[in-house]
Formats: sequence, C-alpha cells, structure tokens
Amino acid sequence: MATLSDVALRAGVSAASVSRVLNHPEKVSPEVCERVMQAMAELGYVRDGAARALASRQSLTIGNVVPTLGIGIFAAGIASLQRRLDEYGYQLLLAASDYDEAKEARQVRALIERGVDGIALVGQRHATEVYQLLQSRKLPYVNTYQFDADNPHPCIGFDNRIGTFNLTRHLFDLGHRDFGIVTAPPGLNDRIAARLQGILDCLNRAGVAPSSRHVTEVPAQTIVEGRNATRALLTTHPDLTAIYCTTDTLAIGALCECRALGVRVPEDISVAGYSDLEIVSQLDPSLSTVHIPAEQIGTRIADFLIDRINGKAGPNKVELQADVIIRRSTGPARIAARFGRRRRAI
Amino acid sequence: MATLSDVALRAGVSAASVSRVLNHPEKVSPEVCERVMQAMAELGYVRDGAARALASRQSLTIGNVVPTLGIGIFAAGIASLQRRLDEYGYQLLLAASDYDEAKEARQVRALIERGVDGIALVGQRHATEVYQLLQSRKLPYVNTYQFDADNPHPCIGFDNRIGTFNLTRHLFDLGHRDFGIVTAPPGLNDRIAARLQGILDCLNRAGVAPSSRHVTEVPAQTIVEGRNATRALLTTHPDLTAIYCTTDTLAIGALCECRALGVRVPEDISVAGYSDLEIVSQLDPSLSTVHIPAEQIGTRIADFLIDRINGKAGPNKVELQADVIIRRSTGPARIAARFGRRRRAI
DNA sequence: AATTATAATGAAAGCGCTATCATCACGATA
DNA sequence: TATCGTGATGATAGCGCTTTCATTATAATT
Repeated sequence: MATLSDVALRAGVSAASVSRVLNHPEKVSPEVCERVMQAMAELGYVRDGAARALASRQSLTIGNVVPTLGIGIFAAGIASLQRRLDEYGYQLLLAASDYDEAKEARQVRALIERGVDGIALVGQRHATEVYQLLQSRKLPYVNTYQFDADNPHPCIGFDNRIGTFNLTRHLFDLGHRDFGIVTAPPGLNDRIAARLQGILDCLNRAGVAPSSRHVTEVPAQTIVEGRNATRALLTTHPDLTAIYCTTDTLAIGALCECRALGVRVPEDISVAGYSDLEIVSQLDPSLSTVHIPAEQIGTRIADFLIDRINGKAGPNKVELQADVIIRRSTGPARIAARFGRRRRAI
Repeated sequence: MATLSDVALRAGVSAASVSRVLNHPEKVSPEVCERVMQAMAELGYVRDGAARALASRQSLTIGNVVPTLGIGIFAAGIASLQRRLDEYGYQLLLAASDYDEAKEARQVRALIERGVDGIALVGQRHATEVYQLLQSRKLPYVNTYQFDADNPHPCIGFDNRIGTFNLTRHLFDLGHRDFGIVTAPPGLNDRIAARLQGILDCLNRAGVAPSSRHVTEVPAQTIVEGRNATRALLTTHPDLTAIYCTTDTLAIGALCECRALGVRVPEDISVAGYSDLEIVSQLDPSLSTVHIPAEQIGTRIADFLIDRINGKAGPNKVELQADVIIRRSTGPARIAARFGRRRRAI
C-alpha cells in the first residue's frame, strides 16, 4: 500500500509537504498542492490513521458507551451523534455496558486504549476508576441523558425528575388518588431513579398515602414485562386508577395488557410513560408521556466534546427540556360507580 | 502519561518483555510477568492503541456501516455485533450512510483510514470504489441482511424474496385477490427490492392481474408514512382486501390507520409486514410478518470477520432463515357482501 | 542596494509500540 | 567434558505520520 513518502516521491516533494496538504493546505502553494493531490489519486493513497494518531496525539475518534442499544431512545441519540461527528470529520466508537458498572469501566478503558479524543457516557453514576482515568488523562468527557446542577461533572441532559413530577401532578389533578407504578430497578440506573423520585415527590406533596402507591419493579424494559406487571397490578389492586411506567416501552405493555383485559384507557385506567418513542403518538389511545430530546442530545454531545478537544471553553453543563406531552391515555379518574364494571372485565 | 518504557524501567526489564507480557504472556517467566503487572498497576499504565496498531498492523477494531440507526432491526443487530466483538476484545466503529451510496463510500474510506481490521456493510449494492478499496487492501468484509447465492461477495443474511413470497402466498390462499403494497423506494435498497419482488413473483405466479396490485412508494419508513399510504390506498381502491408493507414500521402505520378509519383487521382488511419488531407481536391485532434474525446476524458478522482476520478460512456465505410468522392481522378475504360495510366505515 | 519580514519547503527527530534477531544461561545429550 | 538445543531476555529497527526547526526564495521596507 502506498504511504505518504510514496506520494511525496511521486509528486517530487518532501513528506512534510504532503503532510501539509493533508492537514494545512493553506500553508502550501497551489502548484505543490495540485501535484500532491494528483499523486495521491494516482496511487490510491489512503492515510494511515494509526500513524497519524501516534504522531499527532489525535485519533479524530470519539467514544460513546451506552447501557444498551435495545432502547430506541439511545439509538436515536447515537444516530444524531454520529451524524454530527461525521460533519466534524470524527468517527464514533460505540460500546455497551448492559447496565453494569464494571463492564462500563472496562469499555471506557478499552476506548481510551483506542485513543479516543473524547467520551460520552450515559447517566452520572460511574465507577470511580472511570472518573480517575478520564481526569488523569484530561480526556474530555460528558455525562448524558440526565441534568444535575449539583454534580461536578460535565453533563448534557434534562431533569428526569421534573417530567414525571409534572405528569403525575396532571394525573392527580384529574382526580387520581391510587397509583400503580411500573419501573425498572432504580438501583441500576440514575435516570430511572430520578423519574421514580419525581412521581413519589409529587405524590408526597399531594398527600397521597404510601398505601395508595403500588410500585412494581421489573427486571427489564420490555413490552412483555410491562404487560405482566400491569396485569399483576390490576389484579391485586383493583382500586388503582392510574399506572405510571417510567419508560414508554413498559407503558406500551400496559396499554396492550389493558386492551387484552378489556380495561378501557383512559376511561377505566389512565396510563403514562416516559420517552416519547415514535410509536406512542400513533397508538390507540395515544400515550401521555415525557419527550426525551434524544436528537438534540446527540448533536450537543458532539459539539460539546469537539469544542473541548479544540480547547474552546464553554458551559460545563447544558440543560435540555423534556416536556410533558398529554395525549389520550390519561383522563379523569373513573368514579367509584364504575369500579364494578372494570372488575368484571378482569 | 506512563509509556511502556516507563513500565519497563520500573519493573527493571526491557521494553520487549513488557510488550511480551501484554501480548504473549506465555513466553515470559512468571516472576517477570508478576513484576511487570505490578509496575503497570502502580503507574496506571494504559496501552497506546495507535502505537500498537502502527507497529502490529492491527487495530483490534472493526467497522460497520448501516443505512440508519433509526430502524430497530439494525440497532438490534449492532447490539449483538458489539457484544460479540467485545468478547473477542475488538471494538466497534459505527457509521451511517443514510441510504446514500456516495456517503457510504466516504464512510468506508474513513473507517479504512482509521485502520479497521474488517468491515460489515448492509446489502449487496455498494459503490464500485468501495469494493475496490476493500479488495485492493485485502480487508476482510461482508455484506449483510441479504443472502444472494449468485453474488460473488461474501455475505451473511437471508433471502428477502422468499419471505414475502410465502406470506403473500398465504394471503392468496386465504382468498385475497386484490392487494395494496406499501414500500420504501426499491431503488435505494436491495433488501426492499427483493421483498417487493417476492410479493410480485407470487402474485404473477398466482395469476393475479397487475391491475389488482396497487403499489405505493413512500419516501421514508415511518409509521406516519404507513398511515398516509394506507389511507390513500383504502380510499382510492376500495376493492382491496390485503395490504402488504415491506417493513413492519409501515405495517404498524397501516394497522393504526385501519383502526382510526374503523376498518377491522383482519375481518375487513388483512395486513402483513416484514421485520418482526418487538412490538408487533403485542399489537392488537398482532401482526403477521417475517422474522429477521438480527441478533444472529450480528453474532455471525463478528465470527466471520474475526475468522478472516486470523486467517481461518470458512464459508464465504452464510444463509440464515427469515421465517414467516402468521399472527392475527391476516385472515380470510372478506366476501363481497361485506364490502358496503367497510365502505361506510371510511 | 541593503536589510528585514514573510512565505514555502525540506530534513529529521520522534510518537509508543511490536517483532526480529542476537545473546545468554542452563540443563540435556553424547 | 564438549556440544547442542531450549527458553527467557534484551537491543534495536522500524511502523507511517506530524511537527519543529532550519533553510531558501520572494517580497516589502528603508
């Protein structure tokens, strides 16, 4: 394969000049530039990134480790991140942690070994080793999908707590007093923990008794888990009038299960979610949820990291809005009289 | 930052020995190994991948270019690809082409510059430049999501044609004679083209007149596009009894629109899709479709490429099954008498 | 015309690592 | 005892590129 010196030889210039037309074309005369370009084309020259990275201490690559690709929101964020990086001439190295801190640490280490110029992580909670590695190397990094003003680390995200708080408040205003809550384990995931907190904070402030909140933890964010949890909830707590799922995927399951059970939404039960996946606005009934600005996040990650890499300072934290979207799956709490009807349906 | 020589110095051995414990620990005495490990831990040594890649001609990285991350199937495939690569100690460099051949070529080039040891592409159709680049560098590569015995290039995938053929056949056997077909432009995408071909082949063989097939091309694979196309089809061709969408996303749209229109599925209209996204088995009615083995594909890509990289020969093509899954959205064609009823519904 | 800035180029020193080759010590073989 | 592996180690030459730094040619200034 042709190397840079081959190109130099063919163009009758020095290696330094070839390197210049590649990296600082403005510092080279048009004639030389032209000749070099021609030589590169003739030889089918492709630059060796490893050598460049070694010499310049830049890989033009950034790393992203997400909990899982299986969640549509992350896929959307990654898509926009990749798009923006591409505009900057950067490449995306992707890894998944499966919600495992140790695995995340390994992945971060692997990315650093690959020489990434920056790293985006999901959430605020990471192994201390991760933060040590990042800081000792002065590697630009950013936590995402969660905004937390009190946390010292840079972040790009939104307040996961406020969205569920407001949507729960909406439910309360509609007369709901008895809530089912379906959620992935908050212990594994600070975004989910914040959402759950938002629900509970609202319920506390509204004076809804703990005995009227029924939290079900499910092991995975899947439609089927949402269905199972919903069925269990509806069976064991016939009084509840609303189900809040901390993720749309679970809420979709809730919707499906209600339909299968003959429970009407929102007449008998209101259902709320979080994420605003593409499909939930199309479902019947459409789902009330909180919109995650995944595309924005992806774009901002790229901008943020590239700025840092280029030494441009900027805000250390960027807060995005995650707006509540009221659709048709939430409505007034059914009145007691209706209760028998629903009971029968199950 | 500590380099390999720093480690060597501290451990009181040569750089070569440190490199050995990193790459061929079996060739080093236990004592030296121990001492080096300790030194690495004390110095917080992290290997420089660029230098290693340059010296060893291996980056331990593989590249994957997909049309878009926005489609759940690709996300699933990427997830399993990444998981498997991780087991091998390889990293994943991800890029998107947006269904644009030129952009794909640019991405492939960028990946090669980054020194990937192998590349996975989606589909068989790529810019000639792409194949030239790949072959002149002898870079292991593989086309995916489409199996084609006649194509000389390595591939891992399934026959996109046969699935739609069989599912269409099923529809025909149920008495359907008038078909609406909703598809993304086959010109951009050989998988879609093959699926469409499967439908048409079946219809041809069954003797269904061209005037009884109504193909609608939509610009994007979204639920909303599926809805719009379905509404248009139902309005302009009241005779049709089945709608085949070449993608589940479009089929979900069809299902949503039918519900909104008061058209019953499958009593009034049968709907079929392709992909078997997580949600479609949970919908009401559940969707008849063709299952794409995305996880398998991801795993196989990793195995295939790593084998090639290590010089292990293996089959050049691997064919996976994409099975038809009959669910509730397909049923007997309505009898003429019912026609009026449906008409009213619209 | 002499001097000084300015721009364009080349020579060459690494970047941190791997891998070849030579060296050395030590026990096995004759 | 002399010879020959054998296994562990060290010295070192690059891998292909970027980037000072020095050099030369050119233009601008006095």
